[in-house]
This record gives sequence, C-alpha cells and structure tokens, in this order.
Amino acid sequence: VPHAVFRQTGSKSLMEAARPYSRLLYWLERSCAMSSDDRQRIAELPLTVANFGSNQLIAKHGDAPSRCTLLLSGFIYGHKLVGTSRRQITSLLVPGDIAGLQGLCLSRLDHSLSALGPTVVVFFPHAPFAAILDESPRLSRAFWRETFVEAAIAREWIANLGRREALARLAHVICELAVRLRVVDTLQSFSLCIPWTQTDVADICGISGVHANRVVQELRRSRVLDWRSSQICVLDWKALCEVADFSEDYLIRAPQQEFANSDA
Amino acid sequence: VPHAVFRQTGSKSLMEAARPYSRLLYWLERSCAMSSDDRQRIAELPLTVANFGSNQLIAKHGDAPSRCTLLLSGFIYGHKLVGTSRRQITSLLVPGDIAGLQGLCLSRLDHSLSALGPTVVVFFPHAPFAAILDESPRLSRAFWRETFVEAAIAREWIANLGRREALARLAHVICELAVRLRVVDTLQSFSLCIPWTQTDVADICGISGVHANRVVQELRRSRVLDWRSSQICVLDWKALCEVADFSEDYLIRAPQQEFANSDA
DNA sequence: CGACCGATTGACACAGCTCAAATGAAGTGG
DNA sequence: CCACTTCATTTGAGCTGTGTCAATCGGTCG
Repeated sequence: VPHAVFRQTGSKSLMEAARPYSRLLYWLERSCAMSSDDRQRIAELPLTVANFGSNQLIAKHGDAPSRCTLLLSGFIYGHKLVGTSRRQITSLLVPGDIAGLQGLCLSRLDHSLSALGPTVVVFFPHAPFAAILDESPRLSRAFWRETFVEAAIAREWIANLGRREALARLAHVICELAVRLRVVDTLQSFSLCIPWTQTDVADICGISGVHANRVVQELRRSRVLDWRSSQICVLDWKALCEVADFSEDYLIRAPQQEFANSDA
Repeated sequence: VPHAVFRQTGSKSLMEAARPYSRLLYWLERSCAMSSDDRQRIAELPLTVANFGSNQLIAKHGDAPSRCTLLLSGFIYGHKLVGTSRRQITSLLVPGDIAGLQGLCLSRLDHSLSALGPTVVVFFPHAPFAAILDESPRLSRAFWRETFVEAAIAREWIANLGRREALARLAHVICELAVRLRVVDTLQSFSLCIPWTQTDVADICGISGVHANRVVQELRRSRVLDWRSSQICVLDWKALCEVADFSEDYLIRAPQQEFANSDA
C-alpha cells in the first residue's frame, strides 16, 4: 500500500490525527486504484474524531446528517422502531465500515444509528466529500460498491429472518461477523469480541430476549462455541457454519473488472 | 431465454421502440436535472426489449451480468435459497425500477431475479452506461440514490420480518406496494393487480403457504380488503395501514438538495 | 448495603408449521 | 364435450418454536 501525504486540519497530536486518515486511505487503496490527485484530496478532508458510549445515539431516524461516519473501532448498529416499542436491529457496522453515505443522496435518514459498545469514529462532511466524488469516477464507484455490499448483507438478513429458525439465525449472524471482522482462522477455532447483550442479540435476530438466552445456551451446550456475553469463542467453525447454513458468497467485494481500468 | 427478444437500433419499430426510451428518460427527468448532453447520451444507449413469463429466471445467483434491466411492466422479484429448498423473496421491483445496477460495481450477483408474472423489460449494457455515468456526476448520483432507496426498503423488510406477526407483515407488504405503484387513493379504497400466488406471498412474508392462506382470509374477513389472488381491492386504506403499522417515510426519494445543483 | 442491569429459569399460551386431504379452476388431449 | 392433469386454494388436526410473564440469581457500582 503506497504512502500518502497526510495533512492535518486543526488537530493536535500527530498520533491521533494520523490514524483516521490512514484508515480511510487504507480502505480506499484496498477498494480502488486512486490517482495521487485523489489521494491528495482525500487527505485534505477535514476529519473529526469522536467517541461514543454504549447505546449512544449517533444519528436518528428523520435526521438530515451533513457528514459521513467512518467507524474506526467498536461497532455501530442501525435500528428501527416497529410499533410503539419493538426495536429491530437492521444492520451492524464493523471497523472500517462507513455509515451515512446515504445522506449524500437522500435528504432524510430512514433508520437510526447507535454505538453497540464504546466506539471511535471519524466524521467527514458531505459537501467537500461530494465534490471529490464528482471529480473522481473511481472513488465514486468505490463508495457506490460499498453501498451494494451493504445491500447484499441486508438481503441475506432478510433471508435469515424469513427462513431460518432462531438457532440458525444467531449462528448465521456470528458467522457473518467472523468473516467481516476477518477473524476466521484456518484452524477450527478462534474468538471474537462483540460488546452486545442478549437483548441486542434478540433484536438482531428478531426474537425475544428470553429466547435469545435459550439459543445461546443451546450453542454452548452443543460445544459449537463458548459465549461469555461479549467474548465469543468459536470452538468449531465448521459446525457453526453447518448450523447457520452459512456461505460467505454474499460478502465478497470482488469489483466488476471490466470498467475498473477505464474511466474518462 | 426470454420469450421474445428484439433489438432496436435508433428508431426502428416506432410504437414499441419509443416506449422504453421515454420510460428511461422519464425516470431520469424525474430524478435529476439532466443536461441535454446527458439526454443525448442516454438516448444513444442500445436497448433490448425482452418479455418474460411467470417465474422465469432473469438473472441467477452467481451470474456476472453485463447489463442492467429497466422494468417496464409487470413485477420482478429477487430471491435467495435458504438451506436446500426454502425460498425467501428478498425484494420486489415495480414498473420503473431498475435491476442489476449492482453489476456495475460487483462481479457476482448475490441473489436471483425472476419475473413474478408476465413482464416486459429493457436491457441496456453496462459498458456504455458506465461510461455515461463516469462523465455525469448528476446521473451517477441519481442512480446511486436509487440504490439507497432500495436499501431503505430492504431495511424495512428486515424490520417487518423480525418484528411483526404474519398478518401485519402481509398488510405491510401491500401498503408498500400500493405506495410504490402510486395507486393509493385519497379515497379509502382502490385496487391493485399483482400476479402472485399465495405461495409467493408466503415467501415474501417468511411464512408457510398454509399460513399465508389463513392470513389472507383474515384480511378478507375483517373487510380490510378483497383478495382474488392477483386482484386486490383495498377496501379500507386507513385500517390496512393500522394493521400494518405502516408509515411511508422510508419510501420517500427526496434528494439531498445541497449538492444537487452543484457539480463540476 | 441497596440499586440496577443482564442472565437465567420455569410455566404456560399461542402463532405458525407440517402433514394430509379435499376442493376448485384452468388447460390438455382424446 | 368429457376425462384427466395440474396447480392454487382451502380446511382440519396435531405439533413445535417462540413469546409472555414472573421470579430468581449474579455481578457491578455508587
């Protein structure tokens, strides 16, 4: 990954300031071939680092946010309220994911975003970012692709909620997270740390809190994984995938090649 | 293989040929302020009209399609197979919707697309279309926005499947379609025609076919609507929305204005 | 220590599933 | 014009996954 020029806009510590830029650039280098011009422009985006605590609201349904959010560490969940009080979690963001691109194209947010546990994010304002995208079809395409990946995940969630029973649903969510967090091991076992409660799990899987507990226990009992709330140790990846009916196809980001090397 | 394919170059068959272009242009005019340049380029896209019959496969999971699909009439449904044989419908397209934009950015399709009933579509190839988008930030943004609308719908489906019971789920799907098809009346009652079977309905709502039937009967019994398979007459829109816990917020396409008038 | 929150348990109710069979509508071929 | 097939709808019966309610337990923190 080539290096880039970092310019800091109104930030103090070098360490703190460099990290968000490099993360964003890393993301982009991975996603598309940037020109040095692109790199320069991105580096000039004014970034704002922010921390959020558990269940803190980051953006609310109905808002018209003026900035995008790059998740540096922790997790963000998207959620909607159904009826008067039933929460459904509609998406999970892992470090490196970007939220709020929607705001570039639509005026109002259709769902809320909150921090699952303590998180660190970087905000960057829509206006200059939109200008950059308008100048660079490559970058534009890279972010658009991100939207499609998110959509593919949403579709899998639909299938998960519609056609799998609770045990498989939860297993599937864990499989997905393991792959998205890149912690899947060639060995059968590995662990991941997700700061959620069983109530959160319930709202992801579309089940009740009580039943979430039963399902967690079933997964423990069958020795597929070890679960201590936020610390999850997958004991048998193969078996977990089996239970989940999981295939990682839908998470593959392979870009369409035909046009990748030919912009105007 | 489509029932009938006929390719048009320029202005061949008048009646038939004029329609797809005007539909695509109509869509675009509604979506963004096009330059006459944009308009000209779009008009030069080679279009292919095709017909599909009920449940005919249009694109398959794993394919790498090289063209986009504008739905002229009829309905298309996106679906995934869960386990060995359980189908879940993950999306519905109504006339005017575009499928396969995904292929501009990702190499492989994560879901399949089929015709719900008899449909007429227009295919247009990715390559020249991508070139047009790269030249026009406005157009690019308009289609990106479409992706976000689709994503918002997917999120609502997630909430629908996760947190509503069967009766409300089906009611919600009908409300959504009524709004997307723009057939909602200022009066309380109106009708819409959707060529689906109760099995299709079941696979949309994530329930069994038998239960779909019971739910349909319940909606009939409570005089909220009249259901004759494909002909659905909404007798009491207000009551239907009530049952469905429906709000059309998530379908609103209002574009972000700030950048709409300022490309490079 | 008390308050609170999350995890856990048990009892019971119910939504929705499966299996199986009957009915109805539409099309096909003799 | 009538058997025959096929497919969608409908119905009933019993079973199971999941929800609800309510209580308990265990940790954490002020």
